[in-house]
Amino acid sequence: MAPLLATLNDRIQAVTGIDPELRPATKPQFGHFQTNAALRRGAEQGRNPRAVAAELTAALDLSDICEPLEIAGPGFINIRVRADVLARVVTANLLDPHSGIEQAGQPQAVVVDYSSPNVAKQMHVGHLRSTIIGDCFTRVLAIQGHHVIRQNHIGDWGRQFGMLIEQIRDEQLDLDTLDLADSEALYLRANAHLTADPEFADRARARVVALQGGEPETLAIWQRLIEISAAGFAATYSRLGVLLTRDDIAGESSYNAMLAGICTDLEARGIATMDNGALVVFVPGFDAPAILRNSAGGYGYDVTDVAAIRHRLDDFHADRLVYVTDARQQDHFLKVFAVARQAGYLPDTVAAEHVGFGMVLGADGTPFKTREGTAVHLDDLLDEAEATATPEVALAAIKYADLSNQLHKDYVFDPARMTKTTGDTGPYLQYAHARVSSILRLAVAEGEQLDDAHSVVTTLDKPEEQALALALVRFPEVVAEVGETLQPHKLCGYLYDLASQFSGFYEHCPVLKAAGETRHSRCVLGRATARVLSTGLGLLGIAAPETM
RNA sequence: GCGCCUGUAGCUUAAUGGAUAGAGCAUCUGACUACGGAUCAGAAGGUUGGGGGUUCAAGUCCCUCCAGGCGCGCCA
Repeated sequence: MAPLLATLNDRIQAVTGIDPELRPATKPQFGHFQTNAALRRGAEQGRNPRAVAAELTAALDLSDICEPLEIAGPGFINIRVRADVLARVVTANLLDPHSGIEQAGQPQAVVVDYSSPNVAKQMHVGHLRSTIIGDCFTRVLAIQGHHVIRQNHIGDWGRQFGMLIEQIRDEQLDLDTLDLADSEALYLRANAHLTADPEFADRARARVVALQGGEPETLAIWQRLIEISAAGFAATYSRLGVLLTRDDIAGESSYNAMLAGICTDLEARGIATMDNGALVVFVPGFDAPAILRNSAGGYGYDVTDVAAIRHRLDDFHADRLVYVTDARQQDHFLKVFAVARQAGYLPDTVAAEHVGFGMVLGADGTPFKTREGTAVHLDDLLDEAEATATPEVALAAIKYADLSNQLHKDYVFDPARMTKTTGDTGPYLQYAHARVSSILRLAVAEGEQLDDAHSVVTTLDKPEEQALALALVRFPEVVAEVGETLQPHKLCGYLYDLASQFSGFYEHCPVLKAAGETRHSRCVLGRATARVLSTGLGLLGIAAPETM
């Protein structure tokens, strides 16, 4: 089913021939939706916009959906949806298995690349953003009917493994007893050792060569380190309640076998050129080229990400690629996309989007960096939040705090702010859900029939009922917008507004004390509210408990 | 030096070029002893960093300046 907004928009465009750019009214007294088409057309034609508005409204017959159209101010056309239509749509969405969310006519294969922690390091709060943002994307895209492929591009390859493996050998560590926290400590010891001891640094370099050469013992230790980290990541993902699993891991190393071939291919076709001993691709708009192979013959992350694109198109037949990393990597991905397009690996029909999010800053406003002893691990933040709330509520607070503002903005890491449970927060939304669930529970206990066969919204007499219904019918359009623009804060803002409308309804429209048809209709309105809140929170990766 | 991002109330923030810039927190005042007070109603709090420009209309677009952050060839 098409969202109500889209239906109205299409209807108006069909008659007037112009896109009305219908949008929600800015204030209740302006109705439900508004268009400024008359203002734009009036300006184009040098005519009085109010006269144009009168002409347009006279030509439009929307009486099956709307109250009579109103012209206001300089020429706005205000639209109010009929209460019986709102009631009908609320009911239809409630009974729809997809809650009214429009299903993709042509489902896409969408690869979402997110989380991407580094082996032998615990995830810290910086990884939180990528993980929960990407998790939200996969949920939204999936509910729209797309085929979502999660990819966790972990850092499982590189020079750091030389020092890690040497340090393990020096200390004769038993890898069977090592966990992720231990390997992070090991990382720090190895790093200190590296800077202090040139002889160790030499051995570390040699160990990198051994790893790249596939020397069996080295390879075995490397593999064990990855397994230890993967187990640690899995534990954190489980605690966070995100969808990533072990099967979604496709680390950098998984592309090693493709790298030489890509270099050969691009060089043979003249796309890549040798420059100062490195094999590079110059990309318009960037001074520095993408470096496929460095002058020492090593492969870097540019070519690895090009290989990942090939894999995702050749093997997953992706229609859309989404990357969720911090904003600092934007140039890197734009270059990689450009190289892949030049090479023909990435056709123009496949969208590639880098969703860059802002950095997490320290309390002093400087970039939050992992420093020895000062890194705030994800688990520490979760522990702090759970000190004053249940895990469900604590997670809601943290996730909502991260998703509810624009992604590209930096924010200061502040546990007190991120774990708040009052006001515009995740727990507030959960609370609204719990309250409406409580009403439904009591109603059912008193014999109210609220199964699908009996759920019909029949009356929306009071303004608060209508306002709530209007908020409910907007859900599908908001989900569609988030799926397209990848802006979770739009969904957060919508759900907060919905919860606010529910509060107004809750204050002014008694449900259990009402009688007959009004009581039943309000119960169903409550059921629809619970459905949208729980579904919407679900898309944010937040649980919607019935009691809290 | 080049490029990208940010600047909105004390703090955190919203706003597809549209009507009186909308919320939350904190502050102040209230809510039939409550269909759950993690709530609700109200008050106060804004020259949207400064200055130009485009437009019927600018927080939003253009120019410029200021402040802060990030990125700029062989780390990932």
